Amino acid sequence: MKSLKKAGLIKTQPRMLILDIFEAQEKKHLSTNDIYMALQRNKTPLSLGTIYRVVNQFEKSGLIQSHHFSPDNAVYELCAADNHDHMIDIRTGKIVEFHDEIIEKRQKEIAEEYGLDLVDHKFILYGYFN
Amino acid sequence: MKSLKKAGLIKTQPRMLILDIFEAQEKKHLSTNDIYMALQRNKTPLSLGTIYRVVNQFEKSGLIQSHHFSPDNAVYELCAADNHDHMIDIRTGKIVEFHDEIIEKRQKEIAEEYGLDLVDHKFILYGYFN
DNA sequence: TTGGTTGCAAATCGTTTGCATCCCG
DNA sequence: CGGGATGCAAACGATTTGCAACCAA
Repeated sequence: MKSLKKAGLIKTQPRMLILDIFEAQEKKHLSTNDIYMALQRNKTPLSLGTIYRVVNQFEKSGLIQSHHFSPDNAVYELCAADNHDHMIDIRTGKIVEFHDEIIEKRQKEIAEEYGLDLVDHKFILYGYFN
Repeated sequence: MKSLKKAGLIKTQPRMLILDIFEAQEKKHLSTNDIYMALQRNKTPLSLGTIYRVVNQFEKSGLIQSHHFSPDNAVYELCAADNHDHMIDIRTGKIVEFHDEIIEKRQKEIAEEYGLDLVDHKFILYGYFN
């Protein structure tokens, strides 16, 4: 369970509600609209404005991480200890996470070769799951 | 030199102008606004609406390829024979292309392992160039 | 009390689109 | 001539933001 206090954020009701959504959801990658609708279902609605603000604060605090798998909208997931990459089914939108040491290692070597001080990376595979 | 006819597109003045911009530019990755301004400089202005339409047609025809390196806006580049990946300087926006066989090979293996029929991929390294 | 937080609605900004006009074949 | 292409301005949709009311410490 993540801590708002540890993240340097006042413990408010909206922030707790949103954090709960992330921890309760079977789906790990949520759009602001997913969060909005989940809160509606829970009878604890919040405004979209607040959801956007909270999600941005969470990201700055390192609680969650954003992804732009589609140019249309961002999705967010709780930060995990392992840094994993993603593969996405173009038809269904299904997201599968994976971690690969060969890729991790190789990207560091490439960055080194090119004199790039590596800060972040994005590795996404798109296709169709059998 | 790319061919509009071969791409199944009528050879119109706006489309030729835009294709010329891509082929003349030292910078390979252009936003719609980059194109817009380059056309202004060339005294052959086009409306942004047309630029967006042409760029989308070019992409569907396989003449150019779009990238969303930043969530803010797309950039486009002529399709090259080699499929390369990108590293980006977070500070300057400088883009460097690279091709790596180990990555290419490994991503196919990973897709196979997970039963993903690989269609496309995105591999971007973000950091600071020395 | 008081400064940070929220709701609401308006503003932003990249991108798309409807429509009348124009141009390529 | 006829259908696709273009310019213009309006529409769109995700995200941000100004402001007044509200809540946590």
